[in-house]
Amino acid sequence: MVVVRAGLSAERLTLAGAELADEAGFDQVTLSALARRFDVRVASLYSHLKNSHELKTRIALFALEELADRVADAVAGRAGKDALTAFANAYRDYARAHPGRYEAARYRLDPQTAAASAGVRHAQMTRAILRGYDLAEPDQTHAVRMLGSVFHGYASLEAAGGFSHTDVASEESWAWTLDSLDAALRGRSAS
Amino acid sequence: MVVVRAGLSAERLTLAGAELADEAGFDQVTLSALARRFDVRVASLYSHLKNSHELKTRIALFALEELADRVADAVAGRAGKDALTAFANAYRDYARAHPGRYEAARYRLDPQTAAASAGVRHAQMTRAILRGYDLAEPDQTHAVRMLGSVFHGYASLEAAGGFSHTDVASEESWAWTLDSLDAALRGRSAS
DNA sequence: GCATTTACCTAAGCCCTATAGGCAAGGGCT
DNA sequence: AGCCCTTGCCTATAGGGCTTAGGTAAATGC
Repeated sequence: MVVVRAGLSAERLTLAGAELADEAGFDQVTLSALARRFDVRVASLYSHLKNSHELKTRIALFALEELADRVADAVAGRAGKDALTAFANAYRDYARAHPGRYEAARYRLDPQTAAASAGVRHAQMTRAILRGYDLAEPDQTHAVRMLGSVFHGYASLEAAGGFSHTDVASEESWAWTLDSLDAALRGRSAS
Repeated sequence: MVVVRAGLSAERLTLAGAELADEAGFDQVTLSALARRFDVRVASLYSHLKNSHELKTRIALFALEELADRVADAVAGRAGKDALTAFANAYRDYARAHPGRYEAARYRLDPQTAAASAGVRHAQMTRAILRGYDLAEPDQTHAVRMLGSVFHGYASLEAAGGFSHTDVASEESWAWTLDSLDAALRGRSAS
């Protein structure tokens, strides 16, 4: 009887979980589904993961990291509205290309895990694109929160199909929204 | 043996489900939990609900209705920035007072159900507060989407605890955000 | 007062999570 | 090479949630 080991690891399971999330939704990411995908018994996964919560947490951290990388790449060498647009588009594009991972990135992490995650890079990068608008504290924090709300809210509502009922293209609303944000931030500028 | 009927109905189950959602989170709303709450066997609930999906849908519709009522009440007799603020505050206040119901309101509905839900009132009311800003189409649609994104995004991130790491009060960021939106919309005004 | 409806029940099956304990393949050591 | 022992994957088991089938007794209608 030739028994080949499946070669599992927390990393491979995390990646497969991320793919499964994009295909079927983050709520469909279960240890059972993953075990089926690797043609392995469910109990075997517990050698690599403490429980299903750890799997979800790992996928969330992976997604946050991946998204932060893309945003960093997009923003590099840009400033002002150019940076704002690049950031926003990278964010929205990721949410559309990887809906399951994006959903995973919103998975509730405990404070310690969150503090050690790429979530802090997101906040830093948001602050970075605001440099072009010359905002003093606490305005800068307010702006970070407003931008985060718009980006997340838009991606979230768009993913939920909320913008498909009207025949106005979501693309145009997005550009219009970014223009408005830019104008609003310029209006807040200290200078 | 005195057997008293529990007096269940889809409505009572929906309300109890909404309360349970606020107490423990929408994902904790299960038929099992509800059956325990009414001291009844799980199978008994199937006389009143087709399945667990129907329960969640009913809670979602209930929350949408309730939220629409509050918003309608808040914006009545107001216009311009006054209306915008009243709308936004009613929205955010509901999300904070009833986190589980708010989460339920984002439950994915099939197109027909969504079309018959209070979700359309939300869109109408959003358009109504924009009357004070004199926007022509398609700007009006763009603005509806932007406002929806900000309101939902802010409530969502705030509920997830995203604004509790900095010592700047969320209250102030909210006011700042509304001011910025008002300014942006005034800047878009056709006149 | 009887028939029908219906509110709630037991029983059973399926899926997902989780733990305990077993076996054999592979890597490290002599 | 041969041995040990780590460990990757297994079976078995248990508990909880969802759902359906089919039964019984309370409530309702005539």
